[in-house]
Amino acid sequence: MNSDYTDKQQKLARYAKALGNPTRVAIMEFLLQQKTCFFGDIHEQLPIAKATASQHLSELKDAGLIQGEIMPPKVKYCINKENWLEAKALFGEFFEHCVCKNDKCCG
Amino acid sequence: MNSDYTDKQQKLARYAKALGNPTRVAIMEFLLQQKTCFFGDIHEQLPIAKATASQHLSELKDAGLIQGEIMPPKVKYCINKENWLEAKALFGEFFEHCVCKNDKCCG
DNA sequence: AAAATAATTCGTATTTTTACGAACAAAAAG
DNA sequence: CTTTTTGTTCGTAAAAATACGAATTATTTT
Repeated sequence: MNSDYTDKQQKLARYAKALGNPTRVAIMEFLLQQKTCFFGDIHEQLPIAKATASQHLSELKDAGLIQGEIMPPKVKYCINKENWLEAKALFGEFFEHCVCKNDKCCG
Repeated sequence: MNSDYTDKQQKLARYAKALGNPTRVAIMEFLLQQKTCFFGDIHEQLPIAKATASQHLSELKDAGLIQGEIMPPKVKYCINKENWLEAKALFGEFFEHCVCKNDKCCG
């Protein structure tokens, strides 16, 4: 009963949705640069409240792009390597689709 | 007064948001395969009402990923090549970020 | 002129997202 | 044991996304 869409389409959309917000893009880029992984350092970079930052981190985590590790009283976040590579592959495939066919279209 | 985020971060997020829905991913893939460009043919592929399909197409158009050409009484849609290539480049850059630094993080 | 075709827009309802401050939890430090 | 530090969760509000059927627009066909 689940899908009118392929698994790949759904996964791609899921990752895209997670990246569909500039704050979350900024978080990902910060984590990828790897200056550090602690929540506080991430929050420091962002022009938003702590609660909001935490929410965005949750969404990235739910989407599978990052993971968190509790190191009391701090929380260390980082990229989820496996899923990051899956996302990279999915977007790679997606953007490899040829657009040349379109030369005849719309102009 | 606009941005706490870079132009690239905002553009990437904008494109990602447009792709953050399986219906819209399916539309893009259909247009990229280029079987045809007419609204009716696109709608035919989708398990949703005409009005909803039209809405999704509008969002893809607003995000710049596609464009429409009126050919009464039909409308021909296609990929917006320029922006598609921009999106491809932005995602390409984004996913090139190294993840190896993370070996020390989270395990 | 009337009817048919193709797609958008309108009105509306439901759900989800985004954001914040305040309350809370859990461990460390005093 | 109390306080401080660090993040999450709660309650809530406002905005945006998703979806539909009905009404509308614009052209073509009859």
